[in-house]
Parts: sequence; C-alpha cells; structure tokens
Amino acid sequence: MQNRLTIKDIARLSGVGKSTVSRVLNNESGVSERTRERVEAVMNQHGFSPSRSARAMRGQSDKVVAIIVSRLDSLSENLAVQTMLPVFYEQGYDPIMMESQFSPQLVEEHLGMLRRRNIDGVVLFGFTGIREETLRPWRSSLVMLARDAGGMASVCYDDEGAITTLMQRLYAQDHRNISYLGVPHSDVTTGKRRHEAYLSFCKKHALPAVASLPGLAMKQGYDQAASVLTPQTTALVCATDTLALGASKYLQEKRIDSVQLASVGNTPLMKFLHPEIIAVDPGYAEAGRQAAAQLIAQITGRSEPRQIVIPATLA
Amino acid sequence: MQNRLTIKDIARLSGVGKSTVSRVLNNESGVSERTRERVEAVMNQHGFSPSRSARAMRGQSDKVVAIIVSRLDSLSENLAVQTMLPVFYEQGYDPIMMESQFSPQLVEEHLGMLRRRNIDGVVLFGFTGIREETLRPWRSSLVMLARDAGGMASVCYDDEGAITTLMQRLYAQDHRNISYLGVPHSDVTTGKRRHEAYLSFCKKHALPAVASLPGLAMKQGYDQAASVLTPQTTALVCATDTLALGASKYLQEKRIDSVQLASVGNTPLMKFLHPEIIAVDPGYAEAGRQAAAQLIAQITGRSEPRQIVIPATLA
DNA sequence: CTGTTAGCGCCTTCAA
DNA sequence: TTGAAGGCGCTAACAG
Repeated sequence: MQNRLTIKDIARLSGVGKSTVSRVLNNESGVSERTRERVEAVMNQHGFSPSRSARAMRGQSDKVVAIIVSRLDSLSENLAVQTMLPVFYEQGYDPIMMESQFSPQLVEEHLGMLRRRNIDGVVLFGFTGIREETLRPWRSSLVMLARDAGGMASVCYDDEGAITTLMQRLYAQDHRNISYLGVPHSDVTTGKRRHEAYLSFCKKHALPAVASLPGLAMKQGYDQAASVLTPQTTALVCATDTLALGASKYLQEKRIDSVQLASVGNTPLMKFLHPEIIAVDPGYAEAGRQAAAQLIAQITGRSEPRQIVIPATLA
Repeated sequence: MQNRLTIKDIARLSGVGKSTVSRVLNNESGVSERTRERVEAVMNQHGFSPSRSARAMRGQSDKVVAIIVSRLDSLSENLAVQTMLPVFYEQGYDPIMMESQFSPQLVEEHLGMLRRRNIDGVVLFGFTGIREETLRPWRSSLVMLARDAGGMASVCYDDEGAITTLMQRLYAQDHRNISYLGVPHSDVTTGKRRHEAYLSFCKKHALPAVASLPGLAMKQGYDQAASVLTPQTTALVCATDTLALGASKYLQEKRIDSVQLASVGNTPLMKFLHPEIIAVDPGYAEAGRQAAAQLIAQITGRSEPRQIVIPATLA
C-alpha cells in the first residue's frame, strides 16, 4: 500500500546496485556469496517483498491462474480444488475462481474476460456442451478436468476402471443381479464410458443388464431408482455419488435394505451418511494436484499439453 | 501474452497522444466529444484492454481481493461465496480463494502472504480462535463473515432471530418439549448466542430446556442426538444444518419419526434430503452480496468499517 | 562479479 | 483540449 520498500531501497541499504538486488531476488548465478548473504540479510530484516505488478509488467506474466468449477458446491470438484490451491500458492500463482454453472455460454464469457485480463492459465472442470473452438485458443494454457477434448491437456478419471472395480467387487460378493443408474451418453465420460463399462462387464459375465440414465442430479437418482429395481436385484451401481445419494434416499424411504449400493465417488459426506455403500475413489485429490502441476508445467514451457488418467482405487 | 496493443498503439492508430487515450480510458473530463468517440472506436475495433499490471503499478492497487473460507466444502459458506463472486467480477476485482481449515495459524499465514502480495482486501469467514491482533492491521480492508470482532467490518447472521423464529414455529405447532443441539459457547455466534436464544425462549414460555453442545461436526450431531431426546421430546432444534444432518441420520436409524427436526441453515442438500425439516434461512446469499459490496466500499474509501446483520427468514 | 542504462504500459504533471 | 516528458518497481542488456 503506502511506503513499501523497493529494490532501490534495499540496494541503498546494503550498499550495492539495483541489479545485484534483482539478481539475488531471482536466485541468479553470478553473485558472490558474501554479497548475496548481505543483501538477503537486509531483505529479511525489512521483510522486503518485490512488487508483483512491476515484475508482471516486465515478465509479461501476472502469475494468475483461473479455476473454473461447474459449481462451488460440487463435492467432487471441491476435493480436487482443495489439493490444487496449495500447489498454485507454492509456485507463486494466484488462483481466482469462477463458476460455469454447467453453461457453455458462461464458460465462453469467462474465458473472454480472462483473455482480456491476460491471465496465465486456466483449469476448467469440463462438462457436456463446451465447443472445441472455444477452447482452441487456450490450447497451451488450459487443463481440462474430468473430460478430454482433442489436443487439449486433460486430467481424467479412469471411468471404465472405476465401474469395473465396483462390478468385480459386487460379483465377488456373489451378486448376480446388478442394476445401474447413470448419466446420458451425451456426457461422454461420466455417461457413456461408465455405462459401457457396466454393459461390458455384464456381457462378459452373462449377467442381466438393467440400467437407466436419468442424469446427474440427486433428484433424478431418487426418481429413477424404482425403474431399475427388479424383484431379483441385489445390488445397484451408481455412476456418481450424487445419484447414489438420491437412490439411497429412495431405498431408505421404501425400507429396502436388501439392495447393496455401490458408487463412484468417495466424498466425506457420503462416507458419513452412508458408510455401507461400496465406493471407488476416482482420485479427486490426485487429479487436483496433477492438474495444477501440469498447468504450471505448460505455462512455464516445461511440458506440452498431455492427457493424464488418474487410476481409481477402492475406498 | 505476446503482441498486445498498448495505449501507445491506440494513440498512433487514432492519431492522438498517449495521454489522451489514458484520459478516455479513465473517463476523465477534458476531452472533446469527437476525440473521445474516435479513440473509443479504435479501442473497440481492436478489442483493446489496458494492462492490469501497469495500472496497478501506478495506482498502487492490484484490484485483487482474497476470500478466505473455512473449508471449500462448507455448504453454507458456498452459498455466500456464490453471490459474492459476481459482485467482485463486476467491479473488476479478481477474487482469489484460500482455505483456513478452521486454523487460526493458517489464517495468520495467509494474511501474511496477502500482506506481502499487497492485496486490496479480504473477506474472511470467521471462527473461534482468531486473535484480534492478527486482524487489526487489516481493519480498513477486511470484512469478516458470520462473526463480529471489535472494530472490524462484519456481516453477521441474526443468530437470536433465527432460533427464536424456529422456536415460535414449533411452539405454534403445539410442541412443548423442544430439545436443542448446538455448539459450545467458545463459539460466540453459532454457539453462545443461539443457545442463549433457545434458553431464553424456553424460560419465557416455561418450557423445559434440554440441550447439548457437542460442536460443529455431523458426527457430533449423530452421537449426541440420543442425549437430548427424552421420552417426552417432540421436537429437536439444531444450531446448524450440519448438526441436523447428523441428528436426522440418528433418528432415521432408530426409526424415530415422532420428533420434528428444525434447524438453522437452508442449503439445497438439506432441502433435498430432508424437506420435512423446518429450516430458517440465515440469509447466506444476501450475506455474500453485502460482504462483497461492503469490502469494495471500504477499499475505495466510500465507507468506514461497519457491522451488518442479515435478517433470517423462514424457508 | 557488479553497477549503469534503458525501457515495460500506464498515469500525471506541465506546457502549449 | 491536447501532447511531451518523467517516473512507478523491476529486469535485461551492456559495460566495467
């Protein structure tokens, strides 16, 4: 704010030139150990820290990144953001947050604004409907989460592995009539891939497939649970924990306790409310870490855009 | 990034001097209508936007604010942040997010970092244990939420009103044995004030008071529900919806449906999982809007720190 | 190894 | 009503 010190002050106080101070600041080589120590001492003593804006102006980089979540109250995205933040802070990046509310148009508006702001990079939690051309200009400075788009860097969950793991577990527990509650195929990852993994497991093991793909909302899980429960059903796999929450509410209300629920997604809320549900952790925390690391690597030119898949683990 | 235009370019392209462009940019008076229009035309045509860092360097302000939430997955804080973000963006502020995890020490570290970053202002979701002296230096540029601290600006919920509203409603429904599940008094607002409002209502209406104050966590609500349920109890008031979630899990498991649950907090999750619970909305959304507005007003010198109380409304 | 010099993009005098 | 000049704090040549 007011009278902060500048490298000029530090230079004067330690009896060296501005550029020497700058060199110390940036850990550049070519400064004698003695000088460096002296300058560093003065810096600490006065709690000096360089002006971000001045650096940004020279370096062409503000060290600001944006995280666009679909919704702030998405439990799974929260888990990823939680691990992402410390990574950004450690590397000196300011992470600013925005909500897309699942609206492709809002994503466009946000990206437009970020472009004008000359931001360094973006982590975008993907969803259905985002046009590729919206993203293209960001190819080198955007990492998409939970979804892959041609040419863009992405961190995805192992959709097939997650479902297969659940099915195997249930199968090992002698379940032979396993129903499925999921998301429409218009959603490629959470929808199509998970559903297909379910179908393919059923086929391979000659199990009857009973599925419904209502959508992502809790209420949809609640409303559609009935439609996939046959008298034979002994287990129900849900594509997301949100759906599972809806389904379990239905089961509870109907006093049905003969059906084993299983779901992708391992949030604290679920663990508390329904510890009996079998869950695979898609690796939200790890995804967050990797996304942040990948974005920084791209920004700093240490990596090309690349696709990362996080392995799922049984919780 | 690369070859962005600068006011110099705009100046050249519109045949005026840099300072004139600057004047137009800042809506300063003393520019002829014709010149202004011409310059603005060129700006729009090229999608020009001034460099934030250069402005920051001159203006001493980065137009960056921080929002320190206790936890990213706090449902109530999310609701407030959700309304806060658009306000900041509209006014050209970049909101960066941090988690305090209810740790006073983390708050100190974050504030220290923000101080070095020379940030403009902070919205802090308050909790027990934050030392006043930590905050003092921020007096003019911090707004605390959900808690008031001497001299600091704050946006608080009407703790007493919220509880009283719930009690009145239950009383009107002929409940005469109302228990209470809350938070220890070390937490002044959610703990002490709400509990005292409960006690005072009981006293006034000659009702027996049965209360326990385990804490904020869902599990604590679950574990302590039993201790406040007597054979006569017909209603249970919870200080937060998290506690209510825990308590309702307990009631469900015990198959108790003779107890009407009521709680402060009106989150979408609660509305879905337990629409039967009577809830007051403490006004999270409004609190977020007001907090952002108040912070901006303080930063820009248009307001002194002041305490704001949001009225609670029956959901 | 170290200091000097020249900008980065913008805003702010100060003259014209 | 306008333009030219100077400087914000920092980094990147270029000299010593």
